[in-house]
Amino acid sequence: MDTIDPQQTIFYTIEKAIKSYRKFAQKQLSDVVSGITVDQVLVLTVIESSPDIAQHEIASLLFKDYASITRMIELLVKNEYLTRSINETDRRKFTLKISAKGETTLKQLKPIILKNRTDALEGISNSEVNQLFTTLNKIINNC
Amino acid sequence: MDTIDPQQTIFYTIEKAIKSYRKFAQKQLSDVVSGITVDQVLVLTVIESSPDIAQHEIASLLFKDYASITRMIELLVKNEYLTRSINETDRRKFTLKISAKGETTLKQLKPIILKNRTDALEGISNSEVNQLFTTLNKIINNC
DNA sequence: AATCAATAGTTGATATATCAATTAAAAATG
DNA sequence: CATTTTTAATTGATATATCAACTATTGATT
Repeated sequence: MDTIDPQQTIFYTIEKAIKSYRKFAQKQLSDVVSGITVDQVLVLTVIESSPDIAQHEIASLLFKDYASITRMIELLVKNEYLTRSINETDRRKFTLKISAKGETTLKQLKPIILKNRTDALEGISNSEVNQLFTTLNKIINNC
Repeated sequence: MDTIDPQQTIFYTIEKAIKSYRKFAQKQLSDVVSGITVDQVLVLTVIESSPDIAQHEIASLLFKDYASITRMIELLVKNEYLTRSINETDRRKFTLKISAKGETTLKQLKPIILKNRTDALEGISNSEVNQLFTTLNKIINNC
């Protein structure tokens, strides 16, 4: 039979790996702060380290659509992790500021995020991780 | 500054790789059949190679939620790629059948899918791919 | 300065993800 | 065999993904 089942392909395993990691990370985050998603935390961390970043830059950094970022920021503002105000030097843009609640939440979650990363890589050597980087980047360039 | 930006982590690169591949694959599929998604094709191929498969088994195979599969199947039926009827031996289940249109579509798309996979892996040796499998499986087991 | 092109972001429509609650049927148990 | 538990799938609510069409503002061109 000429099936083309995905299960044996490397893309299947890549997908499984990232989904496993995301589920694992979400679970750990939810144990500490309820009602926040991995993606929302990612947006917050990006804004924290680049306070003047534009929404479309956040989108590119996180491989997301502009529309998704618009809606995620709306939600973060609604949930009071973030404030948004018009940028007076370029009125097409917005100034995003992490609120006190946002700061507190980030402070709480940072150790969890770092632990998630080390836990997920337990028993994997640095050179193995580097090899992973190399091969994945080849795939990225091919696509 | 103690930022915890994701950009340097391997998880970021894993995510970038699978998203790049998915976008690439979607583009190639859309050139041949408009209005079908990569995920819908994955569901069809799984049903094709295991005609008696239950919806929850499809979900596990594709790392999806039961609810997602329910809705994807609804759509596939609505778009006439699939028919669904009650399984008389176990009335909780459904019998899923790929329609003529579904068969034709699969036949058209198979060569594209296979080409996508080889194109995305161009310049990557078998041993490199095997190493990728090994390392990703370690991550999966850690999570 | 008026026109046109590019940039930043939003909105609508549709697909998928995830969780929790629910229904229906089947299987297990006393 | 009546009751309970498990299994299969659905539904509702909310979050995110993606594409296309759109608005507002800025920048470039003549």
